[in-house]
Amino acid sequence: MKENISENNENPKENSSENQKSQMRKGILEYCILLTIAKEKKYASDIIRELKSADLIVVEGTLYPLLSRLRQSDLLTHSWEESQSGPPRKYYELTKRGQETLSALRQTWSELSKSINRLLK
Amino acid sequence: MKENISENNENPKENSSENQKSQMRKGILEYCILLTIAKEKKYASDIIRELKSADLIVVEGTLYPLLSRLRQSDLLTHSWEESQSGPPRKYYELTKRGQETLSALRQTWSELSKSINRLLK
DNA sequence: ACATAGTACCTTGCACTACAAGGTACTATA
DNA sequence: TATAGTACCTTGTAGTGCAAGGTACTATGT
Repeated sequence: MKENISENNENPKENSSENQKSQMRKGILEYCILLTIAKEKKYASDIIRELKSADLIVVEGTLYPLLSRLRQSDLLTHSWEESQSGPPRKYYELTKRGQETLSALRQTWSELSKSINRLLK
Repeated sequence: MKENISENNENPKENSSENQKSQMRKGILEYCILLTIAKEKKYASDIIRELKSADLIVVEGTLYPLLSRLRQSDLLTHSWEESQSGPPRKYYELTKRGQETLSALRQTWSELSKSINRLLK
């Protein structure tokens, strides 16, 4: 099952193309994840699927620590639910504070876009 | 002259509002800096001024290491020029590779914006 | 001539983040 | 019983932004 050879990154300095994409996503993932959960409560695989369908790649090793951080910051709550096919799932929902934070992030994103557009002229 | 008391960040965990803005800027700064230099050659204070006028705050401690990284990655070259009022200035210009990278970053930013818009629906 | 303020350069150490690469536990199917 | 699939989580590393320092030069005022 685990057949990822992963022979790339011969030279850590030279992965500029992929690295830049990764760096640009930094800090925006939190916004994206809150966006997806805001629509309806979701568990980890839901989130990964939705982000992937929007061409945003996220892996488990990134998502789980991030969800934990958001929960510790009181932006999310979770509840266990049984699954009909597999182990139980941890569904996340936004708290009041999470909704407020999401509003702030919307504005931050909007301002950031404006700044970039200003620089493009 | 140095009178910044800076008594904030009582609790490192609680600076969420400012921290999120900072995190969102991560990885985008490189794009912004290349954008400003692409117009015409600039030295550090020029860059800070232009970004500030676009509502993007950058400080020296961030900029200088970043410029060094870009130079080591062969995206920038620099040349010294005398100033009529003060010490000499280090002017940066894009290399061929820097222009190519900037094109790639334009596209990355465009894709990222599209992804966010897809999530907003 | 000397001190002060301003400008420009740079470095160090810390906090935070994304990711790769692991691991555990449960369920369904052959 | 074994295998594959799903879901959860942790650890270690590389990269980044920033605060807080420092050095060197120039202009200005006394």
